[in-house]
Amino acid sequence: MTEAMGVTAHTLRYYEKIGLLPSIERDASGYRRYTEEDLNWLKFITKLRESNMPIRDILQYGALIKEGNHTRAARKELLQQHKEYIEQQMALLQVGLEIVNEKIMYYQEKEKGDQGLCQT
Amino acid sequence: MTEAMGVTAHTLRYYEKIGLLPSIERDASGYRRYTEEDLNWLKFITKLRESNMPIRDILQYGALIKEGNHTRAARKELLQQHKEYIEQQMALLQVGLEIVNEKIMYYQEKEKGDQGLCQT
DNA sequence: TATTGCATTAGAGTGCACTTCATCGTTTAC
DNA sequence: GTAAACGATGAAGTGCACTCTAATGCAATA
Repeated sequence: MTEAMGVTAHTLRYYEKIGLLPSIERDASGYRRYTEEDLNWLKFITKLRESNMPIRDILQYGALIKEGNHTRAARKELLQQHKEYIEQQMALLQVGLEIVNEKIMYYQEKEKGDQGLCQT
Repeated sequence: MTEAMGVTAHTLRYYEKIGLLPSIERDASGYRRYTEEDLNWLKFITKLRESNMPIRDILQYGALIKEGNHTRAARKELLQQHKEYIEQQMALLQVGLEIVNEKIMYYQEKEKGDQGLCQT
């Protein structure tokens, strides 16, 4: 039930413990009740994590938000750095993709060659 | 001198130890002498690593090569799986990039707003 | 009522890919 | 000749992000 967001219950508790999520409200029997706001924040940080933003950076981003509006420039800076990181990653992946594609094509050629021999 | 390939000397020794590189020839005083072939393989696996192919998969790929031509289909399969992985990663990064861009634009709007107020 | 199954906790463990340490030998520049 | 700079070694350490364990509690179903 808890882990419908693409993260396990364990991970949710871990995030809460390290402060990536705020202290989540509990119901009468001590179970966590995530508010809409919690879920939105979770969704957001999940996307950041999926793009490999380190937890410590997300923590810092959250801390800046808590500090108030005068930290907006710093927040923007943080995101801009992550943007650059993403772009670099994509470039590296692109190179990898090209190399892998080349090799796959090479093996495909070989297959064709083999078949040619068999048919002769 | 050794680490002109974008990896440290330490990493080279580590790769050799775990079998990602073959046993490298030594000169008279025990220093490693990398052949052209070694360097080509290193270049290749570096690109695979930069696209986040796990070391264990690269090890397996190398093992398949050693086994001979009858493993070509398996090698192709391995690369195809990695290709899919890369494509998924790129998609996730793309989503992250869009979200980060949105936020950056939001902060940029805020800045403009602030400036507007100051000038009034 | 008994069982099944999800919830809770603190803390330890995992897996990956290096990275550093301590100690030693070799080469090179002055 | 000597010191800096690089190369060697095995073993231990690091950092990240979970992930699992063990023990226990609550809730819904047969």
